[in-house]
Amino acid sequence: MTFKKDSSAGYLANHMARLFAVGLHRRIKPLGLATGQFPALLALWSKEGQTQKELVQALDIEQATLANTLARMERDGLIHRRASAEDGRVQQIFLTDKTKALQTEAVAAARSQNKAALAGFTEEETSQFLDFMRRAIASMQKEEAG
Amino acid sequence: MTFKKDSSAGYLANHMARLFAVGLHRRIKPLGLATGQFPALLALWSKEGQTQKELVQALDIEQATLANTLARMERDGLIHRRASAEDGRVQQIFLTDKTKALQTEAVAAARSQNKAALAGFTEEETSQFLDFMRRAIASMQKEEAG
DNA sequence: ATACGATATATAGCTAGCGATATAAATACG
DNA sequence: CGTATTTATATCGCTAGCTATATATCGTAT
Repeated sequence: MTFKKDSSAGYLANHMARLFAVGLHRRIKPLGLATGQFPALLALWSKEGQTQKELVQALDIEQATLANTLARMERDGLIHRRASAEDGRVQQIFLTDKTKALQTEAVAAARSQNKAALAGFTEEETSQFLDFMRRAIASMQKEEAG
Repeated sequence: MTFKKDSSAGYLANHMARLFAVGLHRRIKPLGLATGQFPALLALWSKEGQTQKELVQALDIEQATLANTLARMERDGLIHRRASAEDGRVQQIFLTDKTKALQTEAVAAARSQNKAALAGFTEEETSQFLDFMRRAIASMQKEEAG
């Protein structure tokens, strides 16, 4: 009946994710960015003018979490929002010039963090690892949905 | 220069860890426990009377995080603290009867969550997966320490 | 004996995440 | 037409994590 944390997938996943966050934070803080903003930025770099709802669908986080993240991003001058003409509930989200200029550096920082985490992994191991994570995510999503 | 989140180890790690947390939370909430309390409980089930410092050394979290977690646990009647006679700065931490009684169920819940996440994994895949996570953790710890 | 550095814990202030609920606008229905 | 439901976003209240700093006690060296 022993339960060793370092043999628990959940414990390791939590610990690993926190280290990723700390490392990415260290790398992007100089750019004026924070980790939670990254997914939203990726989505907006690929397509501006999306609504909060569209971002929620793309981003694997809850609507309330995104609403707060967007509020902080607006406060920090990373995005601005424009009310939709057709639908008074909706706002479209746009990047500021500042944020557009950060794309290359920010993406490089994220790549660098991934590389640091996977130092010593072969191509094949990396690919297996990502696949294992995708499979675990899919299993848990299925259970939470069911 | 594309950066796809589902090919990013960091993104997947974050997503996976959140799903682990949601699933574990669902399973242990009926016991009156929360996810962040789990590591501290494991350590205390294995040895009562440890100090906060000892727990910090065992637990891969920052001292401030643990101090807050312990305060919530005390508030919720999961632990109590006794001032050390020898050292006025130190408190020893003990489980309450309630918490002692929860060990079996709580550990079963954590096992169940791990099992759900790794549904469809062979023994060997599971073992590889845990090893990959340990290696990534070690790489990042090394970098953060350096 | 006192003053100083080290150590144990607490606190402040923040981000990120969650579930639940509130608000406001749009749409559907009777 | 007006009410009811759905939809988009915001807010509330919480846990968990971080960094940085404060506080209190201990040990030590002068």
